[in-house]
Amino acid sequence: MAYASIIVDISHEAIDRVFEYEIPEPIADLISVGTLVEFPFGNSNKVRTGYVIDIHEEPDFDPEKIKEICGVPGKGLAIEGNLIRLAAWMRKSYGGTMISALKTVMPVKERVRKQETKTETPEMELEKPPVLSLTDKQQSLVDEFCRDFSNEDYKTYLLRGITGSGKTEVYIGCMKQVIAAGGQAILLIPEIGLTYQTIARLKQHFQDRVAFINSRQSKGEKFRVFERAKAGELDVVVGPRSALFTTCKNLKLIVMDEEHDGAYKSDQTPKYHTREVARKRAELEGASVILGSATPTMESYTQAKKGAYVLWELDSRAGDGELSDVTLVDMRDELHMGNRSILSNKLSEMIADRLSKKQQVMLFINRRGYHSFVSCRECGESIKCPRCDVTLTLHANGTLMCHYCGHTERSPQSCPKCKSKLIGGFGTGTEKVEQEIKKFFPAAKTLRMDKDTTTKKGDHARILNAFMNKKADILIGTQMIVKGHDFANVTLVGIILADLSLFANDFRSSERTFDLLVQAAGRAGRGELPGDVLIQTYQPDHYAIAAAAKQDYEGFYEMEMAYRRLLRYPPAYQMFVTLLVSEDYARVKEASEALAASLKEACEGEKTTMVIGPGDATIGRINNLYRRVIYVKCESEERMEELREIADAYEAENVALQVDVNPLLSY
DNA sequence: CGCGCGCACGAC
DNA sequence: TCGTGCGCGCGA
Repeated sequence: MAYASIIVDISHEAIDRVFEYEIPEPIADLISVGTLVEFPFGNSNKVRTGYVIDIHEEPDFDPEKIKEICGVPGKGLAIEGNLIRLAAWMRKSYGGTMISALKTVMPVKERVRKQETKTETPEMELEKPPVLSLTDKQQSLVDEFCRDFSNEDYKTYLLRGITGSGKTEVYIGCMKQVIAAGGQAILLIPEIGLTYQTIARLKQHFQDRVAFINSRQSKGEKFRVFERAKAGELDVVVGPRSALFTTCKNLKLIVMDEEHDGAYKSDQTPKYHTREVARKRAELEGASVILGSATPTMESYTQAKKGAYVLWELDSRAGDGELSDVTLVDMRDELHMGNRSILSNKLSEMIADRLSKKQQVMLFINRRGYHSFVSCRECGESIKCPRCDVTLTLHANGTLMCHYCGHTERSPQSCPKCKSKLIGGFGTGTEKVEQEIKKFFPAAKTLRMDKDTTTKKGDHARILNAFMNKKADILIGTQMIVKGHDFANVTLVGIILADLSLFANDFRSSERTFDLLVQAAGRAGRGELPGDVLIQTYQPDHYAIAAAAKQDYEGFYEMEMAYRRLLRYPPAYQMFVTLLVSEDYARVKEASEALAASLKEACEGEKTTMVIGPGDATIGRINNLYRRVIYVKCESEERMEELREIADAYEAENVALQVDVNPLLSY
């Protein structure tokens, strides 16, 4: 006898749990996960509807009390049905519970307050006949999309286009085709990737038929957007990764802008990747997918090379804009010449030149703080966080801060171990750069943008607007400043130390470095004035840095892929990591060893499967919690799913466990 | 959410 | 003693 787990279609917390019903034999063929079904509910046996989220053979509840499903309304199809199916797929692919997958996919399953709609987007002055003017190349891509789309051939397209090549025009062109045919589109953007210009352009083309979702909106506001999309009142929904789960009446296209961006990976269970889930949703709905980036992920480009995705390329800037000149500066030479500053002579000269011309400069360094660590020159001891296995970062105000748990303390005057006075800071961060700039260019006005200067809501926009309005000459920041936002008056981008992100020492650090450098370089020369990019590095020969300087994506891809193949990392291989966390080191050690043993046993004799570990995580302790990791690599997705289920099912007292499939960062 | 059970109070 | 009115708890 088959039984179904059902969630009742009532938006109320009290009823937001699973009920078990029997599936009558005659209608068993009509029922699968995601099907909308009818069943008697409550004391009165009033017929209600709900969604099947699981089917199993053995009842989990007292069989005496289990009632029968009475029917399948319509064809059991509902807009939410595909989302339930998507949740089931996410659970299978990423682990965790069905409930956590459902919560991800249907985020507003709670009381919905009736509230007056606030003005969502400020009204803008818009041109009335909005004509989309496309270059020949852009038009040919849109035409290709149209041909496939009208043949109901729903593909995934990877649009590789350099900064400023007009990817957005291609998105809009394809969206218009879809809408003309009665379909809807979702445009996914990384967390803060949406610029004022983009909003204005989308508003121009789609007027009140486009809605924007952002993370500051309340659940109620998001819910209203979902309701309007469900009713077919919207053609386009724009938002971060959660917008992928918009209930659409007739979804026909999912566009994922800046597909390389790490914000597309969820940091909560299920740790899904938006690109993979978008592809699955498109498959369930019968929709196309367009992925866009200047620096596609190794994953996507590999798919495109295999022919699984259609590769589209835009390799020139759309307007008159020229790509910037990129120069590498070998900081070892500077040291030999006696320049011990963090600014090379060349960079200093160029900054002085731009200041004299009243043009603006962006300086990028991938670390905040003043000195990245403080250590003793006498005994070599460095000052560590009492709660984490990391060194403390010195900030300009004299405090030492842990960037993992937030612990702060005063910087000591002498070494806590040997009492030597010879202690000092090493390594550079945004605050140190700002101070150096003030020292060399006292007249220049600077703005700093990093996690420390953007604690409040609106700080972000305030700093960027101030820079846009030329309230400062130099903007210094972490990767926050490289995303989106074009500043027409910026003619110089300086990367203070390109090597920093290589030190992360995980298998994606070269890719991240390459992305970051190419994106940062793309910030220069966005207006009418040509731009220069200067990359300072101690490793000018490293392939990620050399390729970024030449803006050579293809060359980088080949080198990086050879490395991934050699060491069997994704996308050449499948991989998942299990992180075990406990306040008790002995327990977590024992648990990780037990789990690793059962994983090794499960794949004994399999030549292409590897269980690596257990071992301490890269940062073995954060916030006084000990962290152990086990890595599993294998050839097929199916095998990985099976092994992941083993890890997922493992339980040990006082040990928290999480599984991350094809992780973005090392643990 | 929506139903019905059960308790409480009022009318006969 | 029976009828109704409302509040709470539960639903497989």
